[in-house]
Formats: sequence, C-alpha cells, structure tokens
Amino acid sequence: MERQRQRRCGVVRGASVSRECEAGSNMDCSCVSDLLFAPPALPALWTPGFAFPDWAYKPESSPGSRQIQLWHFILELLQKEEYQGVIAWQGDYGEFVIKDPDEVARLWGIRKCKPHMNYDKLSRALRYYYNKRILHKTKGKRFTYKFNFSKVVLVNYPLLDVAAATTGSPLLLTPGPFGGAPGPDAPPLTPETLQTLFSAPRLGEPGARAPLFTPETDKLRLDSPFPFLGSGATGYSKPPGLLAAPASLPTTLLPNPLASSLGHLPSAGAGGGPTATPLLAATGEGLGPERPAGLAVAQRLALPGAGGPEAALGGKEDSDSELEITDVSGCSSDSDGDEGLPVPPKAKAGKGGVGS
DNA sequence: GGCGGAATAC
DNA sequence: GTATTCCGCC
Repeated sequence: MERQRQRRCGVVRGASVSRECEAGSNMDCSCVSDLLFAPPALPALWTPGFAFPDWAYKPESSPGSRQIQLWHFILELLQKEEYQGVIAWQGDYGEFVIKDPDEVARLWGIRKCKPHMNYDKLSRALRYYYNKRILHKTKGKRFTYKFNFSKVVLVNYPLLDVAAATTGSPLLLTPGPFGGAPGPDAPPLTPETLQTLFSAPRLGEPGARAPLFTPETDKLRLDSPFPFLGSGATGYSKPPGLLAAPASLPTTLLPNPLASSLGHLPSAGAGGGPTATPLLAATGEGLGPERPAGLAVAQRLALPGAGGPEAALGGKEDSDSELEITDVSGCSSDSDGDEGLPVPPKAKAGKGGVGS
C-alpha cells in the first residue's frame, strides 16, 4: 500500500527531474563534469595534489558505468581544500568525515543533476559500496566512512599489468573473484606482491622476495581490504578484514600516477612522521594491526594531514580550478537555481569554512 | 543516524 | 550496473 504512494511519487518526481535536467540542458550537466574532471592528461607527471589520476575520474574509466561514480566524486571533494569544510579526511587512513552532509549531498545532486538529492539518499548510495568493499562505515562516528583504497585502486588501475610486464610476470588483475560472491575475507596480496606489481625490485627485503605470481596464480585476489598491508609474504595469513592504509604504499616505488595519487591520501593525523607512519589503518575496527617489518621501508608519503596540505601541493592551483564547482547555472537553472551554486565553503564564508 | 529492502530510472 | 527514491526498522 505504501509502496503505491512512494512509487508514484518517485516516478513522478524522478521523471520530472530527469526531464528538466535533460530537456533544460543536457550540456549543463556536462559542464559540471568538465569543471570537476577536466583532464589535463598527465599520466606520467600527475600532480601530487590529486588523490587519483584524471583517468580515474573519466566516465569511460568507470567500469560498469559511464557516469561519474559517487566515490569518485567523494574523492574529488576530499582532495580539494576548498571542501574541507564539508568533507575531509579524518583520523585513519582512508577515513573521512562528512562535516556537512547537506552540502555534500547538494554538490552531488548538482553533479548528477538531481536537485532533490539529500544526505539520506546519498548515504544510501554509499551504503551500496559496503558490499562492493569500496567503502566501510566507521561505526560510532557520525558521517564518517572509510575508503577501501585497495579496491578503488584495483578497480581503476588495471594497468597494473604494466608492472607485471616490467617484472615479466604474467600478471592478470581481475575483479572477477569478488564479482558475485566475494569471500568473507579473501587472502589479500602481500606487500611483496604489491611491490612486484609496481615494479619495485628493491624494498624491504631485497632478496627475500618470493615469487608471488605462480602460473596458477595468474589471478590475484585483490578484493581484500588492503593488500598493501599485512605482514611478509609468508607471514601474512590473517586477513585484515578491514581497510588498511593506502599511505602504506611506497610512493617511491610506484612507477606512475598511482604513486603520487596515493601520496596524497590522508594520514593518521599524528602518525605522519616518516618513521612513525602507521602501516595499518584498520586499527579502529578490531583489526590487529601488525606491522610488517618488511614494509616499513617505504612508508612515508606526502600526507595532507601529516605535513600539512600544502606540503603535497605541486601544481595544485591548476587542479584547483578544475574542481571549482561554481558554474552550474545551466544545470541548476532547471530546478535548483539557489542550490545550483555550490560554491566551495571557502567562498561561502558563512558556512563551513571550517578550516579543519 | 544508520541500515538495507524494494522499485525504479538511467 | 549504478544510482535514486522511498520506506520501515533499529
């Protein structure tokens, strides 16, 4: 019974919205995307200020979806200082807090031309990421979620095979294993594996590295929370079960964008020190953070929280303007004139300019 | 606030 | 496949 009502409303509203958006200005939405994801095309020299390379934000790069995905959008906002008042990295690695749910929802709504977007709906979309292991909820903390960067990176970084080519290993990264029925805790990659993937011939254990890619293991189960972490190749038997620290990825070993990309990931706030960087971030959720000694070699990255955001800024000014969501008049004109202007909190000066 | 089912749209 | 919309439940 109630379904009737909801369905009716949903259809009517949704239809009208879509129609308005498209009819009013099909390009309007695009303009926003342009603003947000202008592709400078700098695969080899990605600015350290970005959490992910541009390709990660390209619709065509999103598997199964030609539209910008929510988590892409979230990442984008997270990497912009302008939006630290509404959303920002917080605490553990990959953990972020939505300081202004309404604002984030509004921005997302603008991006998707969904004027009626709100946090309730946005959060539902985020919840769908739980099963996909892209996101986790940080229990006990309001509006706080945590990225599973291993998943994110793997899904959007198929070129890992490049590293395979470098190492000569017949590597084949496919999300298949966890496509339909992801195991409860599939055995993740070992740090060494990652190192191999990233063509890092030398690291913690120059000669201790064991061949991770056997003919039988042409497919790596990377769906695990955080393959980057864990103990040594052999010592790693306990599945993280949770998120781990993206920052644990050895920047110096990463051959391309990924390095700088991950280099901008959040720090533990206090553990940004070169020698104090906690490798495991899943500390909060019942995970026994065991620090792999072999990984302690390359751990320090340019962390926004650790050394200050500015520290990681390379050509940020440019990318800055790229994300500036200030001109969505087209998209907003159809129904969201007032909200249509998601000026960064910075500009709004009343809202959340919370300098975090 | 947060979760997840269900229907629906794209 | 992903996201939106709505809802009941905790």
